[in-house]
Amino acid sequence: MKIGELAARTGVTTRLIRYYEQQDLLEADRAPNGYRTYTESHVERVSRVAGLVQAGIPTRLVKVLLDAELAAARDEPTCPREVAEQLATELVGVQARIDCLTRSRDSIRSFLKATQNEVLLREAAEPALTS
Amino acid sequence: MKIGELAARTGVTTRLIRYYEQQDLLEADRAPNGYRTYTESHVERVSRVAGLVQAGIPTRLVKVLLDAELAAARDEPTCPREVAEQLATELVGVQARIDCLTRSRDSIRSFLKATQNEVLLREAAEPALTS
DNA sequence: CTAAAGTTTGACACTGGTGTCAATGTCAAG
DNA sequence: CTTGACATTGACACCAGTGTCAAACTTTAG
Repeated sequence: MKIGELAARTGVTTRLIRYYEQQDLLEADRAPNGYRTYTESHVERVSRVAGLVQAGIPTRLVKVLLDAELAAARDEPTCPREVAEQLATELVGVQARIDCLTRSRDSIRSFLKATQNEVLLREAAEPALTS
Repeated sequence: MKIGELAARTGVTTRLIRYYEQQDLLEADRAPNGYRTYTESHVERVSRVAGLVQAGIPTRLVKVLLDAELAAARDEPTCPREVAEQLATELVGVQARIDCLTRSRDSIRSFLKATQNEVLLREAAEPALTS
């Protein structure tokens, strides 16, 4: 698929898709015309990247993070010892963000509940696994 | 306490504390000399603000969010119907961020585990409540 | 009293994430 | 062939969050 379709399916603007590629967060094949071409797997990838960036993770880290993820999936025992430490560090940062957001989420919920606006809570179901 | 101490205790620079105040996220009394003075409760508040901002919530929303929280605490039945909807909307955004971060956190953990770097997981304990 | 440390406001500047526009190229439909 | 939709690259620009520096004042320590 071409960039326009990818954008439509992920809700991420073409501008950002190109930007992410420029930041090395994405790779795209090129058709003979020069057009970028994407596969199904890119849809997931793009959503993921956008989500993380929006959640305050700088692109530089998003890369490290998703790369590690891929490596793990193909269970390469690639553990350059030093990357591991960087990830561990990042882990506590991520956890901090999660905690902070979780508190706020709960606050919002309580508030809505306390003000008889429970109705609005319908649209917010979903996972959010345990620690 | 004065701004310097507050900064030290929260790990947030004085620059940002002033910035947050300017954005109406913080209020500070002034000593006769003009120095800002803070109470214990500000420590919590500042950490909270910084955390949310770092988690990608724009200051404008942080305000709405924390204000609602305060209102709830003093259980004022202030539910301007329209604010409630904004909060509900924001709620799904927050939940999305949480989900995205949670996935990444788990990925990092698995990765570290899969590469014998479990040792580094020590420092990451903590809550993260259920949905 | 003086020097050092902390505070105030205000300005300048940078970075990262995005929007938007321009000029050009490609492709599919009429 | 022409038109219109979509791509490409590159530039300009904006906003939010921060750092940093300057000039002036206050407070604390010696």
